[in-house]
Amino acid sequence: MQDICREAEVSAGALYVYFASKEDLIAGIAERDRNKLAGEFAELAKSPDLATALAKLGEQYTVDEPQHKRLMCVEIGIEATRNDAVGAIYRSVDDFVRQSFEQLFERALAEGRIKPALSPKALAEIILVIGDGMFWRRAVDPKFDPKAVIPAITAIVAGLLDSAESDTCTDTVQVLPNGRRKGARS
Amino acid sequence: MQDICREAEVSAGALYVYFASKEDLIAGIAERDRNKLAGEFAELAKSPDLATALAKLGEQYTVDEPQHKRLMCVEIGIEATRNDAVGAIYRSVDDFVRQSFEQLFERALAEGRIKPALSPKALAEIILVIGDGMFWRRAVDPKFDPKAVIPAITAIVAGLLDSAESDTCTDTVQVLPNGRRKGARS
DNA sequence: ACAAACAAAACGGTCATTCGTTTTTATTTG
DNA sequence: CAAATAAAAACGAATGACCGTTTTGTTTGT
Repeated sequence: MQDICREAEVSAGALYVYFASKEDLIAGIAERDRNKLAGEFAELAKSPDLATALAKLGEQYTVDEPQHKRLMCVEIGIEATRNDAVGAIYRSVDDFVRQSFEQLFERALAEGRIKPALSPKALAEIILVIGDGMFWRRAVDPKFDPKAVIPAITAIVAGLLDSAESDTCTDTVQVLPNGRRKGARS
Repeated sequence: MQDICREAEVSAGALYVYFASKEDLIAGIAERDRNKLAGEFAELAKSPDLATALAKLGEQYTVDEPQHKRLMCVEIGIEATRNDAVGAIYRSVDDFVRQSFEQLFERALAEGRIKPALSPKALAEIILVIGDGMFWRRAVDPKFDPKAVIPAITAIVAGLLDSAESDTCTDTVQVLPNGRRKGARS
């Protein structure tokens, strides 16, 4: 809160004119971020090459975004494990992102723009894992160089979205909507 | 510290007989974990199928490990961004894991047990990203089901280690030791 | 009886929050 | 148009809770 007061150039008392509590302020941040994300997902849906657009968005969050924003996200994530009010807020943003990814992949699949081996739901979950992994490492490891791994990550994601595999390379696992596993290493 | 005192069934004063400070206690935890990890990497080096062994280890940390250990790891990671002493400890474990992965992949490559498209260094970095991503989501999202994504993650990692690609599927990026990017989408 | 181990209260610091006061802004009145 | 009033915004010291740590006094094993 002190940092925020300093950054906003207001006193502690003035801050509480606009936000009833820390949780309320976090809720405000979450709402702002949700709106920003909604716009970004809308852009993503319109982009011709989904894999490339995803890569660009990933780069934006791991390279361009200032470090203090990343740290705050991670910090709120931790607070979410202790404070139920923050937990509800954090999960609402998380669910929003998950759903947005899922819908994005569902539509892309319906339009034949991607040929994934996984279901949209599973795809979204994997993207969240990889995205959060990049986010966490970037936040915590000062030596981490996102640009060095982004090409490889991009290739992985592109592979997930477009699994045009020949019969020499069928080492793939398909996760069906029911969560079961289908086939591996032929 | 209170939680640790309660768990260890000692008073605050008694704890400080054995550890000079919180940082010293964290250093102790780090040392214990480093030793455990060293043993696990030794096992990994001996295992016949590296990809499967990696998957098993990943499952161990995301499924079997109790939640409070995961939360403590993440919490220490955050503390590392504020407290320089904790930062040094955290980074020492991090570097140890990175180096261990790198050496593991270097040897496996030399022995012809893996055919990766990436350098051992890049491979290690990617594994860290994915591993931390799984770790973070598991720690923070109570609805996260690691077993649902492990098959897909395993397939990705297996693909990274053994990139037996035909010429119909060369959408791969090779990250060379100098960090530059070589080739994409032929 | 002596040293190590321990418990429990107390200390200093930080954090989110509150509260009495002052300053700024807007509206009304003479 | 200026003075008076009302309302909102802002300040900053005070508050209580919490956390890591220290201190003080007691127990325990040798």
